[in-house]
Amino acid sequence: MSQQRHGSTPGDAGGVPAFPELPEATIARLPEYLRALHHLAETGAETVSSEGLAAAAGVNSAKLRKDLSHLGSYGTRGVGYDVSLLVDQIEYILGLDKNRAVCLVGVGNLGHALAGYAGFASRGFRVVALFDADPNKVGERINGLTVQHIDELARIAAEESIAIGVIATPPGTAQAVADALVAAGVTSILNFAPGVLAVPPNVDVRKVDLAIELQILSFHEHRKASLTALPGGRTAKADNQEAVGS
Amino acid sequence: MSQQRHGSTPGDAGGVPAFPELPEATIARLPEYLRALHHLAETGAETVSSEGLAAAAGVNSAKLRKDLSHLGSYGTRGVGYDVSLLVDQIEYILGLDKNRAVCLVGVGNLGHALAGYAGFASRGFRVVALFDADPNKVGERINGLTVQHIDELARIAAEESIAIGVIATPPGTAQAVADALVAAGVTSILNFAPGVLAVPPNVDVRKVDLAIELQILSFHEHRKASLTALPGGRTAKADNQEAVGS
DNA sequence: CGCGATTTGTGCACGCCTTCACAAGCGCCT
DNA sequence: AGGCGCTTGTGAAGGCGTGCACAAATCGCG
Repeated sequence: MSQQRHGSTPGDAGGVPAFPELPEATIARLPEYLRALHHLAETGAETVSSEGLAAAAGVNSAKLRKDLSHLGSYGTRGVGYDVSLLVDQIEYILGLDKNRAVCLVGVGNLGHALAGYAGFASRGFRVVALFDADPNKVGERINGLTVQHIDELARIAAEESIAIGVIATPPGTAQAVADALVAAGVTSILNFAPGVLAVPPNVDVRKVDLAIELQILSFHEHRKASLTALPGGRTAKADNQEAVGS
Repeated sequence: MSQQRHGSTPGDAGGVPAFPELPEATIARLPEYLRALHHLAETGAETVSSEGLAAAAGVNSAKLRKDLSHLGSYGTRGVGYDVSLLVDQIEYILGLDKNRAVCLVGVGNLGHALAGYAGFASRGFRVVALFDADPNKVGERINGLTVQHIDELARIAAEESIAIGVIATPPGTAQAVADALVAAGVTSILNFAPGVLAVPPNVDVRKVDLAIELQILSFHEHRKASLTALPGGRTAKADNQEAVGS
């Protein structure tokens, strides 16, 4: 297989035409592995075993090995994985070596926080533009950026080559914003507004609904409560415990 | 997703079907159905077909029917589902009829936004306490609540019967906060801090990592870019659904 | 009252993902 | 050099979830 050298030149289409076909479940875990690897690198570790990395990422070691095997053979039997090499590989696969430009639409309560979220910049994303439809908010400066009117979206998205958009508006306007983003050439959308977005098939959408997460937890609370209320109900103390050390 | 596992096959041979055993995938979709149902109820619909509700929730109709069948038979053949009855059923299953108390730890950039997020209150959750370790933040009023010091957590959690905690602190302190929440009797945690939390097996954890979502989108951008650079590009599986026409 | 139109509930097959278990490969020590 | 212990990479099995296709059930209408 062809592998990429790490270094200043990111692997652009020069030598790697084939894109590995990764299972969706694997892709969703790669960022977690990457975070764990960065943490390991900071502690000075040069290599890590699948067992160690799996514990740091909170997954099964067999799963981790299978995930990584899809990227190619980057480990050494009897030794483990080279931390910095693996970091470069995963970052290349995820396309994080491009320092991608992101725009954010909706500078309300949540959008304000997202605009200043340090976790984005520290992981390869630059928020380059903020938009809102409210004239009272246009002109406001947040974290070094000036809020612009949504009508400017198409022009600025083209200028800055923005491919990823974040929607943090009220649910009623989310679909209209999505349409505008698509029209402006955005091909990936992260949506924080409740509801289903209709987009062309070439556009990827990921949804984060904060209330849904709480509702799922609420279900488990309900379930746990009904278990302890059972007649002769044991409090399920016989479960095996495996807590990862940190 | 989450690092929690749930009952494989509990041997409660007593046959008390007080609580149906739902597949995890179904549980994750129930909140979406609920939101769609509320929307339908507002428009005055009394019944809805599986096809209609599935479209509004962005899923396959067969999947929706199978999901709902796990709750019991609440539809009428030839007619559809009674909207308000189904709302009540799902809210009961999710435990949303309890108006659950939630506390939030970490009133930084993100925590600030979460404390004022209207989507929580409108869906059955009351944020009843805010905590932070920074003395400069203690005493600040946000959305009618006063930020309290984290040392007060155990006392207040007991007073208010808080079972759900939200962590919005920097990653370095997340584990310590989780430990404190568990010690205070919290049994469900929604974690916005990157990293893996170690908790006892009876505590449920769900993680939301905003940067991970962007990284997954970044991967798809990378994939799409490498496909268009190739002849005969195949459109890989893209999950898009037509939404409700309104 | 009976029939057809409509829609639910579900058996079944298929595919994806997870997990186990182990052979193959690598380094180190003697 | 040779053996030994450790770790990766992977074949195989099992479980879970999805989607199809259809029988069963209900309503409306003639």
